[in-house]
Amino acid sequence: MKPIDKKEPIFTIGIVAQRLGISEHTIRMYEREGLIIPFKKESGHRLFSEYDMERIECIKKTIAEKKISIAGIRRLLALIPCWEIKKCPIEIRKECPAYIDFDRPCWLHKANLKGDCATNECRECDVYNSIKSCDELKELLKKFLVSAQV
DNA sequence: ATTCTCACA
DNA sequence: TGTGAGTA
Repeated sequence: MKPIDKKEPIFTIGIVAQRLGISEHTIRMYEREGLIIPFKKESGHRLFSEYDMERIECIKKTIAEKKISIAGIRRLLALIPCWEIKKCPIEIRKECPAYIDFDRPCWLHKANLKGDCATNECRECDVYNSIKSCDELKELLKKFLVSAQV
């Protein structure tokens, strides 16, 4: 009986840093730059799930292999079509900062969003989690390269 | 013992 | 990105 729910935030930043070979400082930076959304206890202490670690590892590898910056990753994440995933009505999306901003993903606009986008926990949202497998980040990278050449 | 935030000879 | 300070 292994109660290992990959979604459960149970790992401390120290554990994650050690197992992924990344400094705690860098992990916090990923958060500051909007790449990840760690679970936070009342105390302010971060906790990470198995999926969180996979995401962080994916980001780390992509930055290293593709030689793009943290801001670059953020722009990739900003390409996630949240309006499609959330079936956002056209009247709403026209006014939505997440639909307009090409630099930052929707969860960094949480304070200015409407409907359930404003109340949902972005950490649990399908938009944020559409990058669970690293392949999907690569797909975004392809789209990014295409749109960047135009 | 660990993590947090903030700052930077 | 690293490292130290001062906490909780």
